[in-house]
Amino acid sequence: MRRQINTTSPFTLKVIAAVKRIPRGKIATYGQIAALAGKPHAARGVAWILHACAESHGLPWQRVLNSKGGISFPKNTEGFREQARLLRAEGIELDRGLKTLFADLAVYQWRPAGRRAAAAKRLTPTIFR
DNA sequence: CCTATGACAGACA
DNA sequence: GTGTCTGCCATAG
Repeated sequence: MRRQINTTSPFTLKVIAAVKRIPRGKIATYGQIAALAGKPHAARGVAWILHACAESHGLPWQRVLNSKGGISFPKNTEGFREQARLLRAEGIELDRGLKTLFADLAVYQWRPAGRRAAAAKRLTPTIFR
């Protein structure tokens, strides 16, 4: 049973908007989305929002990976398989790691341009590796 | 108000 | 490289 949340809070709306902007074939990290939403340290909040709102809002949730470019679902779960399938369908190559599958951030990470993104970069210089 | 939890991130040993 | 600890934010009870 998927928990529901109030999707009207400003942070939630910004997260949803940021995730929607990730282009097909590109990926972002939780920290990156949090920074673009104005809260550089809210990665856990981003994960929570995706968990609750991905389907109901038609978000490209599969394009959000952890800081190492890895799939954050535990292996052998339905979510894990689905995410890997969706990413590969967009042409993203996944490398097998010990615990999960990884996409190469240097190749696939979404690097948004513009003032908003630049501000986010200043807040968290580490969002791009 | 408090504690617990989560598809996290960063720092450090 | 791995394992552990701490900080972060939103939500549930």
